Amino acid sequence: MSEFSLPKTYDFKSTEQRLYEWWEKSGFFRPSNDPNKPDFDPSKKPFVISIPPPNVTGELHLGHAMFVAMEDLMIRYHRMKGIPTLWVPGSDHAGIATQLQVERALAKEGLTREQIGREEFLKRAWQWKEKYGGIIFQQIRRLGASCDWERTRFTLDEGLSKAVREAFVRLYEKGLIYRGPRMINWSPGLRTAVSDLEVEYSQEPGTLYYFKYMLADEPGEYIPVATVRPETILGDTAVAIHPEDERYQKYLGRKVIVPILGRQIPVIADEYVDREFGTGALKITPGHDPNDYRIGQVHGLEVISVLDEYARINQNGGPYAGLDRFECRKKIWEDMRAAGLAIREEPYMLNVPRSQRGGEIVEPMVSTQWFVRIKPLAEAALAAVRDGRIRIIPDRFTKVYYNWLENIQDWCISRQLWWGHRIPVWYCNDCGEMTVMRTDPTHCQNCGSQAIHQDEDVLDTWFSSGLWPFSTLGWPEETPDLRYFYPTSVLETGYDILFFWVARMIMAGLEFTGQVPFHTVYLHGLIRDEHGQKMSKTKGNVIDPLEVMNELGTDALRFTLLVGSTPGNDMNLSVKKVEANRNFANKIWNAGRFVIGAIEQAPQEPQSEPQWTLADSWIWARLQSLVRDVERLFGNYQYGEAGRQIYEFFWSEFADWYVEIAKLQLAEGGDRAHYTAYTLVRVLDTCLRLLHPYTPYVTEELWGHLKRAAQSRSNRFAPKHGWEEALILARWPEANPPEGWEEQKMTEFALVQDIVRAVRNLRAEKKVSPGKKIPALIAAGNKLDVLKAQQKTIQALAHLDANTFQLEEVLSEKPQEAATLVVAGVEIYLPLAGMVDTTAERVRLEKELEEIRGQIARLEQLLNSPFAQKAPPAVVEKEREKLVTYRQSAERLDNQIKNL
RNA sequence: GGGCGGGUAGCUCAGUCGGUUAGAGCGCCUCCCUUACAAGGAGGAGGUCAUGGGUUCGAGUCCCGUUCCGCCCA
Repeated sequence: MSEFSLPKTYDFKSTEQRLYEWWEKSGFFRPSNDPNKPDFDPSKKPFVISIPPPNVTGELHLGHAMFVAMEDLMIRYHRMKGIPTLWVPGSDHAGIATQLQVERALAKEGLTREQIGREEFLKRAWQWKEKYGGIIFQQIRRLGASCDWERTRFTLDEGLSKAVREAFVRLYEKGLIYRGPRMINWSPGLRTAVSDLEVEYSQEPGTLYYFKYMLADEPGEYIPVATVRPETILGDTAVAIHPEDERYQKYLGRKVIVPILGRQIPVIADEYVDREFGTGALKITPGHDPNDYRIGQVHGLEVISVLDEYARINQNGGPYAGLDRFECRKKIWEDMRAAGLAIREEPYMLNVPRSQRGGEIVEPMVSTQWFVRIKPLAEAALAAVRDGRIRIIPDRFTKVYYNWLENIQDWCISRQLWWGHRIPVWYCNDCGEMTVMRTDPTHCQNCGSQAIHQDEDVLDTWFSSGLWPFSTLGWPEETPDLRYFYPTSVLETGYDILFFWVARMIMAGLEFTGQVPFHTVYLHGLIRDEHGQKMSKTKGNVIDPLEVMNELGTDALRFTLLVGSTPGNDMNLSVKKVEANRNFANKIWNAGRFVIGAIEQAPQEPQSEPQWTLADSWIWARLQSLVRDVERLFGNYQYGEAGRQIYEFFWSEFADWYVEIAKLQLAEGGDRAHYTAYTLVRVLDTCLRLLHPYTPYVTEELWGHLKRAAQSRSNRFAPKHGWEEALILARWPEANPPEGWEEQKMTEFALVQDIVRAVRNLRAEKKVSPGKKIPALIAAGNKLDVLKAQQKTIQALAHLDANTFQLEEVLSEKPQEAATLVVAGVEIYLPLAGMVDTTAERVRLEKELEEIRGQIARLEQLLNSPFAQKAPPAVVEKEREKLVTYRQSAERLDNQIKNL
C-alpha cells in the first residue's frame, strides 16, 4: 500500500515543470504524422493551429493565458483523438512596441536612435530581442502549451521576411500596392504614420471656438464659423456652407480672409455641411481633416500642411512657426481676440483621436505613404465567410466582420520606423523611377543607373502577421509542411483583433495561396477584473497570471479561464475563482488517492462474471451520458459548458456518491471488491482523459500513478486498448449511444439518493449528531425489491442502525414516537425516543402534505389542459407518473398525521 | 447616428434541442477533524430570470416594444 501512497495534497510545484519537460523531451508535442518523415501518410487529415504570435519582447498577461488555455485544449483534444496535430508557435517583432523599448534603453545611456544611426540601432534591437525574446516562450510553456517548439517562428526570421517581400512584390506587380500622398493619421509622439485601426477615439471635454471669417470685399461683414482646433485655421483654404442655407447664400463665390495670415480663400457650397452644427458655416482645412480633405478634392482646393513631424507649426504658419500645436491654439486665439475676430467660446465634448500605442493625440495629415488597395482583397475575404468556407464563432461576429470589410479604406502600410521589414523599393537618383524586387537590386530597372537608394520606411507589423498561417509553414516555398498543414484548422484569438489580424489573414491567405487560411475562427472575450472593470496598472486591479500560477497552480488558472468563459463574451476573473478550481484539482487528486488505494485492496482476479450493483450501473450510465454530452458540446465549441459538466459529474456524482458506496462494496471483498475497484478505475481513467485538455498537469500526474498501481496489481484493470504511454497521448473516450437499461437504473438510484437525503435532512433538523446510528423502519410498498438490494447502502449513507433496521412492503405495526418521512411513496419511520414532539411533528407533516397537495393540484390541472394532447407522449407520461407518486405520498402522509 | 452584447441568488456567472419545482462557485447560517480530500463532508436560507406584450399545450430560453449598463463602427 505504501508503495503508491501519495501526499494528501496535490503538489503542483513539484509536478508541473517535471511533466512539461518530459512531454517536450519525449516529442509528444510534435505532429504524429510528419510530412518530412518517411512514414508520412498524406491521407490523414491534420488539425492545425497557428499561435497568435505574442510580442517578442512582451511579458505574459491574462490575454496570453486565455488563448494558450483555449488553443491547448483544442490541440490536446484532437491529439487524444488520434488526429495528427500541429500547433505552430512563434512571436511577432511588434515594430512600434519593441522599437520603443530599445529607444527607452538608449535614452538611459543618453542616446537617441538618430545619434547612433540605423545600422547600430538595428544591431541593438536584435540584441534586445536575443536577450528578452525567449521570456514569453518560457512563460507560455508554464501554461502547459503543447506546441511544437521545433517549428517556432519569428516574423523577422529569414523565411518570414522572404514571405513578406514576396507578398509585397506580388501586390505591387498586380497594382494592389501604391505610393502617394494621402490623408493619414500621424502620431507625433512616434513620428510615424499609423493605420486607421491604430487610432482610438475618446470623448473629452474641450472648447468650441466661434470666430469671424471677414469678407474680403466688404469690410465689417463676416461669416461666423466654429472650430474645436483653432490652430488649423492656418491651413484653411475655404469656408463651406450648405447649398440650401439661405443665411449664407449671398456669400457664395466670394472671398474671405484667413485670420492673422490674411490669405484670401473662397466661400464654397457643399452638401456635407451640417446646417445645425455650430454656425452652419464650416472652415475647410484639407491638410488636416479627413472630411475637409475629401471636400477639398471635390472642389479642387489647395492643400496646405501647417504641421511638422513633431506636430509643431511649420513655415506655413507664419508668425506661429515653431510653436507646438497646443501652444499655437492658445496663442492664435489670443491674437484673434485682440484683433476682434473672436466671437465666443463654449464648452464642447470633443471626439479626440488618440494613438492606440502612445496615447497622444493623433493628427490627420497629408503624407506620402504606401497603401494597399484593399477593396479587391476585401471582396474575396467577404465571399469566403459568406459562402461558408470560413465560419466565425460566435456567429454574431460575422456581421461585424462584414460591416468592417464592406466599408474598408485603403490600408496605410508604411511606418517611419526602423525595426521591421524594410520596404523593398529602390528609387533612382537619376531617372526617379522605382525598382521593386524580390532580391536587392544593384541598379535601376528603368535606366540602369547604380545611383539608387532604398525606401527608408518599414512595413506595418500587421502586414507580416497577415501572412502568419502560411509564412510559418514555409510559404512562398512549397514545403512539405505547407502542403500538408495548410490550410490550418482553427484560428483562435480575442475578438479585439478581428480586424487587425483575422480579417487581414483571410485577405492575405486568399490572395497569396488561393485558399482560406483556416476554416474556423473562434473568438474569445476579454478578461476583466471581478467586477467587470478593465484591468489596468493605474487602477491596480491587474491579475498577473504568473503569480496566480505560482500560488494556485497552472491547472487551476486554466480551468478557471476555460470554464468561466463563453465564446465571444468577456469574463470577470477573480483569484477566488481560481482558488475554487485549485480545490477542484485537489479533489481530483484525492479521489485518485482513494481509487489507487482501492486497487491495492481489491482481489487481483475475480472468481466469476461481474454482478453489477445499482451504484455500478448508475455511475456507468452517468459516465457514458457525460461522455456523450462532452462530445456534443466540444463539437459546438462549448468548452466552458463541457468543463462544468465534467466538474459536476466528478464532484457531485462520482466523489460524493459513488466513491462513498464503493467503500461499502470494497469492504464486501471478493468479486464485489474486484469489480468495484474496476469500476472506480474505469470512471477515474475516463474522467482524467476528459479533464486532461483543461487541467493537463494534475491529470497526467495522477493518471501515471493510477496506471502504475493498476498495472502492478492486475492487467484486468487496464482499459480496453491497454494503458497508453502517457495521458497526453491517451485515447479520447468514445461516445456510445445508450443501450436501453440506463433510464431504469438512474431512476432507481435517484430513489436511493432521495431517501438518504431525506433522512440526513431530518437528522439535521432534529439535531441528531452526525455519527449517531439511529433506528429506522421503512414501508417500501412496490419499491421493496429495489430497496432490499440497496439496504446496506441506505443504512450506511443515512447512518441507520443495522440491528434495528426494518424494511417491509407494509409495516404490520407503526412505531410510536417516530419522525416520519414520505419519499416518492416510500414511508420512513425514524423512532427517535424523546426527540419527537408530536405537535411539532404534526406541523412539519402538514406543511409537507400541503406542499405535495400543491403539486398534485398543479399536475392535475396540467394534465387536464391541452398539454395532455399536444405535448409529446413521453413528456406527458413523465408528469402522469409524478402525479401517481405524489398521490401515494399524500395518502401516506395523511395517514401518518392521523396516527400521531 | 448604426450595430452588437449583457441585465438570472448578497457577489461573479452557467443555463445553445423550449419540457413544466432555475443551477454552480464564492459569501451567509447549523453541524462534523467519519482512515481519499477541513483546499473537506452533511444539511440549510436565499431568485416574481430588467420590464411590457406576443407565439406556444408549455418561455430564463423564440418574436416585438421599453429601459438600464457595456462594447464596436461612423
